[in-house]
Amino acid sequence: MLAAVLQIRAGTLQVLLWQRAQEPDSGRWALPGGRLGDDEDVEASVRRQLAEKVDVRDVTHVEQIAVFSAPHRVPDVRLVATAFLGLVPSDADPAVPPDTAWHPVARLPDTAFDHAEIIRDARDRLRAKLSYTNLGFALAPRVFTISALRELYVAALGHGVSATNLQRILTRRKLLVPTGGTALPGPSGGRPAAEFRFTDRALKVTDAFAVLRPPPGPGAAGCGVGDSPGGGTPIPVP
Amino acid sequence: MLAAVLQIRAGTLQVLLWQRAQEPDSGRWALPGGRLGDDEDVEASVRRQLAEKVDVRDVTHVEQIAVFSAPHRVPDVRLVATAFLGLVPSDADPAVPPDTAWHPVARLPDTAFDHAEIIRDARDRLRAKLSYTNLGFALAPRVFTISALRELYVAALGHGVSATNLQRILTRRKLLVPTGGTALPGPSGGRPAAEFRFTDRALKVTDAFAVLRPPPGPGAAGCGVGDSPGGGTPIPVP
DNA sequence: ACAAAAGTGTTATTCCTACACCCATGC
DNA sequence: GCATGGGTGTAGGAATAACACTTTTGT
Repeated sequence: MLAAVLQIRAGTLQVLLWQRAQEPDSGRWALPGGRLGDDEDVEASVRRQLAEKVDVRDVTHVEQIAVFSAPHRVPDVRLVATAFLGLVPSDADPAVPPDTAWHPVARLPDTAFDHAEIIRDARDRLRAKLSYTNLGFALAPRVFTISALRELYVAALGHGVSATNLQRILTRRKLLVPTGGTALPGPSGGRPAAEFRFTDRALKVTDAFAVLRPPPGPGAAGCGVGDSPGGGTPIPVP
Repeated sequence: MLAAVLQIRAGTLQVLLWQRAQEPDSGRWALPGGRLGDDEDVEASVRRQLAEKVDVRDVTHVEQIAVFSAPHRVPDVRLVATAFLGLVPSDADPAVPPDTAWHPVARLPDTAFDHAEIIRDARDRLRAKLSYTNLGFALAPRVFTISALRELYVAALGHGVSATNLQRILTRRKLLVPTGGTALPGPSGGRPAAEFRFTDRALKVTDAFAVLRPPPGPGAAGCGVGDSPGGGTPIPVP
């Protein structure tokens, strides 16, 4: 069980790594992880391990990436790892043990085993979900300005984002609400920015399938669990 | 390791299940599966197990769904399962062992353990990926007509799909090419349908992030591996 | 000729990006 | 007043759903 904990620090997407002191791959940087306990599922286990070993309690989101199982991904022993993506809001600065440190995802140090691949997959998952879910809540502080949020998106996505359109998209989807407060302007002046927060702080898919979408039912458009067992008329007008 | 093998049979999305003969959950229907071997990764293992136990060799696509790890998901023993989605084209009719059978996903029999949840997750994954990838290739025969393909999409998605627009979307994305041949008309006449095939038979994402897309670079628009380490100018114009 | 099935053309809508224009504050 | 950063309004474009219409076959 391995966790790629990502956070935007100093405008850069970084990952928490741990420097191995023993062979194999001594000296290289590895993802934190541990073994599954008897009375927990894998998600709970990851959260527990992060809280215990790394003192990261403000993990706002945890999700499975994939199982990594190449036969010799770790020398000598057979180890199958379930990899996770964990996110920490940008205003948290958790105390980490002395042998751990944050590293920019774009400029990884020498990493152990297949951990670089895991980190890339975690980053890609984050980038994809920023686009069609409200996952931004997991990167941002509880309260923030649009330009601060824009910087987080830029750092996570690796490309420019327009503050104008970011606000409109998130507002249209009702993910963002103004708190009413405003932030103080910088030393060089400028209009004070309005403060916002995310309406939810749990993952919500906002933009499922952009294409081949179901025809708009008159009332509800939900995709229930069991539907359309009949094979005759394919159109599911209720 | 469990595999939810899905196929469109008789215009309905069905899953291959195996009736348990022993406790626990004797008599209930379960997903086929097995243990990971020493010299294979999990994907290879699933393909091997399907080929060995169930004689399903024409599995056109295999992908991880998730790890299911609730502590008591299987009574008495601690079992962590990595669940997979497998797809079989609609024209295949593999010989399956006597204690296995296909069941409609929308009308499952009594299922063992948490397998119903796994099947739902697999179905949802299929539905999502039909929308933004070329995954249709895994459900369809090598050569098919648009209306046949439409029926597959309708069965998999559970809602009506317009043959007109389906063809246009897949053609615009260059996923579909005409073979030049035509199918024979039905007994009641009608214009003979042109035959098509998918250009690729490997998964390809065609419609990544519909929103917050990167600005159109002049030449290449690819998202490389490492990029934009600098924090100053966020826009990645090379 | 007529019905049935397949395929094409066209329109309307929706959603996003880009750009220009107003607002509020510090110096 | 002017520079600086924040926010709104509006126009343009891309992609898709919906629908009307033409084409090709069998009876």
